[in-house]
Amino acid sequence: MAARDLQERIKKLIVDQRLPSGAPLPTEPELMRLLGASRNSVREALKALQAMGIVEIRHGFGTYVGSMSFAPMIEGLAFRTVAGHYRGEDSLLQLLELREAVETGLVSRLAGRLPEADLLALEALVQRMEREAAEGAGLAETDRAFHATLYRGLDNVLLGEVLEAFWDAFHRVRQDLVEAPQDPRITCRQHREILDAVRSGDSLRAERAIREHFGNVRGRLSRVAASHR
Amino acid sequence: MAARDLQERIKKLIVDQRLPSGAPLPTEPELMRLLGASRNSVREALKALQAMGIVEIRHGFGTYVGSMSFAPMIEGLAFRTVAGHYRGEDSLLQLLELREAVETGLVSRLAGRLPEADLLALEALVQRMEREAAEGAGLAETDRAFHATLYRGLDNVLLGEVLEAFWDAFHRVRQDLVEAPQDPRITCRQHREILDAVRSGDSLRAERAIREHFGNVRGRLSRVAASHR
DNA sequence: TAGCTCAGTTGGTTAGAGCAGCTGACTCTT
DNA sequence: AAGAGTCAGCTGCTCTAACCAACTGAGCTA
Repeated sequence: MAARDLQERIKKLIVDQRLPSGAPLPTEPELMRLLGASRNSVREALKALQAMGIVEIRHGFGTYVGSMSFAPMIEGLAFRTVAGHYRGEDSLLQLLELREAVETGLVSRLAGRLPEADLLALEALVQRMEREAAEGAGLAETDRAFHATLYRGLDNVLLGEVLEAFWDAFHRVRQDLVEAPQDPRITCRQHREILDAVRSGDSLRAERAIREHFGNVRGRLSRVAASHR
Repeated sequence: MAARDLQERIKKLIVDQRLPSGAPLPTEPELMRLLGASRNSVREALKALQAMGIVEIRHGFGTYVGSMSFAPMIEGLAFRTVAGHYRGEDSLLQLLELREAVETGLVSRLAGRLPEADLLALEALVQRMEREAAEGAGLAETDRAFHATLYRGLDNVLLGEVLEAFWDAFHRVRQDLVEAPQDPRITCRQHREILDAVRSGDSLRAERAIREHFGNVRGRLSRVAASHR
C-alpha cells in the first residue's frame, strides 16, 4: 500500500517542483522524513522508479531525476522477447514487424524533406558501411546510426528514442539467439536504395525500399527459425 | 553491485527454466537462500523487476512471472510526457505523432485484408460511438476499442500491446493536462471513414483517413497549446 | 451442506547497525 | 606556491531481526 503510494508521491515531487533531468533529489534520510516512511520503503520505491528511468541513483553521490530515456524499456522489451522466443513464440519476428511498421509510417513523410546536412551524413554512413562490408567487419553500429540519422529530421525526440529502443532490443536479442549469417553487401545496397529514394523525394519508392530492407532481414529470420524445427 | 546482479540472476532463472507468464517464483526466503542475499536486497531486485513488468507480486500470496505487458512502460511514458509538458516541451504532441506514425504504417497493410468478423466488430463499435456521441457521453473507451480492434487482424500481439500502451499514455496525460473540448461527432465521422476505407481495400484512402483523424486531434492540441501562451 | 473461524504461509514495513563509493578540504611534499 | 596524497564526511548499499497485513485452505460449527 505504502510502496505504490511512495512512488506516486516522489513522482509528484518531481512534477510539482518542475525538476529537470539531472536535478538532485532529497537524500534517503530526507526522503524518510519527508514521506514519513522507513528507509527500506523509500529505497524500494526509488528502485522501482529507477527501473522506469524516472530516477537515477549514484552510489556515494546522490539521487537525481533520471534522463527518462527508454533504456529501461529496452531491458523489459528485450527480456520479453527472449522469454517468448524460448517458449516457441515468434517474438523476435514481431519485434521486427513493429520496427517495420513505424519506419514505413515515417519514411514516406520524410521523402524529399530531409535537410541537406542530414543527407550528407547519411551518405557518409552508407560509404562507411560499404567500406566495412568490404573488410568483412561488423556493421551493426553503422546500421544503427543510419536508422537514427534518417529520422532525426522529424524534430521529434520521442520518436527517435523509441525507434532506437526498438533497434537496440532487436539487435541485443538477435545477437543472443541467432548467430546472424548476415550478408553485409545486401544490407549495404538496401541502405543506399533507401537513401536514394528519400533524396529523390519519391515517397512510394522510399516506402518500398524500407519494406524491402526489412523483408530481407525477416526472410533470414524465418529461415533460421525453420531450420531450428 | 549485488543489486544489479540479483535482477539479472532472477531473470536468468525465469529464462532458463522456461517459466511462462503466471508461473510461481520461489518465495522470498527461498530466493534469499538461492541467491545468497538478504531479504532486503531480494525485495529491491523484485521491486525493480516488477516495475519492468517482468515479475508480479501479490501480497500474502506469492511472486509470479509477470504478464510482461506494457503497463509499466505506460507509467514511464506518461510520466515523461507530463514532466516534459510542464517544462514547456511539446511532449504530448510528440506522443500523438508517434501514434500517428505507427498507425499510418499499419493501416495501409490492413486495407482489404481484415476478416469479416473484425469488420463487423468495428461496425458495431462505430455505431456504439454514434449513439454515445448523440447522448453526449464520453466515448474514450469506445475509441480505444476501435483502434485496438482495427489492428487485431495483424496477428502480432506485440504490436497491439504497444499501440494500446501509446493510446493509454496519451489519453491519461491528455485528461490530466487539457480539459478536452472534443467534438464527438467529428471523431465519429472520421472513424466511420477509416472503417469504410479499410473495408473498400483502398490503402491510400485508409492512410489518408487515419492522417485526417490524427490531424484533427493534433489541431485541437496545438490550438490549446497556443491559447495557453 | 453451507458458512465461519483460525492457523499458517506469503509478502509489506520498520528499526538499527555497519559497509562501500565519492567528494572536497586539508596536509604534506616538492 | 603548486601539486599530490590523505582523510573526514557525506552519500547510497547491504545485512539482520522483528513484527504487521493479506491471503489461502483446512477444519469447525450450525
